[in-house]
Amino acid sequence: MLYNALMELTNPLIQIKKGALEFCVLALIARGESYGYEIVKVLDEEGLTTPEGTVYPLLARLQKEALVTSSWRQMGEGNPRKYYQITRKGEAALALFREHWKEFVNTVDLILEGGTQNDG
Amino acid sequence: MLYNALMELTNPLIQIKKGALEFCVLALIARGESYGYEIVKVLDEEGLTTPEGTVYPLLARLQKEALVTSSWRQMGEGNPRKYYQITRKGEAALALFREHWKEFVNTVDLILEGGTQNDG
DNA sequence: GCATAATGCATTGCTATGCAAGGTAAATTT
DNA sequence: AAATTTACCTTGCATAGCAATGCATTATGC
Repeated sequence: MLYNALMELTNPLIQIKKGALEFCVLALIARGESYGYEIVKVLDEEGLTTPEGTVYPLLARLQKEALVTSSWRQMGEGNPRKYYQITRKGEAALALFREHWKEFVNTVDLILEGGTQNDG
Repeated sequence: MLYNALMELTNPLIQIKKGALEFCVLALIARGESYGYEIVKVLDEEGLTTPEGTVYPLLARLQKEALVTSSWRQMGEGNPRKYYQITRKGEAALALFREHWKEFVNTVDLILEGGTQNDG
């Protein structure tokens, strides 16, 4: 059997448990195209401090999964930047994640609270 | 420097990103002592399906970190069970996590919503 | 009586993630 | 000229999740 690859697509919880950060970055790109160095800073401002050594490989992964595209661009005089744009597939994946995220938070909340009489 | 060990204690976000499940299991034990096989089932019922191959090593980790203690016990005629009890340290860690969890969910929610006009 | 499932524990080996550390190059500041 | 900032990236390590597998005991089914 081909667990690894299939499970990734089948069980959203695996994605959630592993890749909350992945979709946070995707969500940032969804706001409008952005580049690695900026994303690192915005994540920090938003309270989700993450080093470059995590973000850059993550961006490469997103692109490999075709959730984003990228294009080098030279803005003014600074260093060239690799801008990332979200794709249709990326938007779909993000939308799906938002739903799974809500469910996941709900589930964890219930477990954390003790869930004695808490229903629905 | 001793990054690994220290960072684990210093930066709660690392724990959260990696170990949401860890604290879910701890929370289940906090409800009342439990054992691996039961925890696997309860996690499934609660919507957080997780295989034994994940749970048993996790329990060993919790004990190694002194967040739980364990004691073998024979209930009736069945197989002996390794019951886990939460410790003071475990309760403290759980309480801390509950706070970090709220913050984390808040942060992720803001990033996911895009912060355009949606204010909770 | 014998096979299958369920209960209950655990480990091995693989894949992937997070990340500190380090490296490159250009522009800006001091 | 040196240091900082902007901007990219890779290497190597520790660890998490988990399928697969194994062991032992107790039902359940035939």
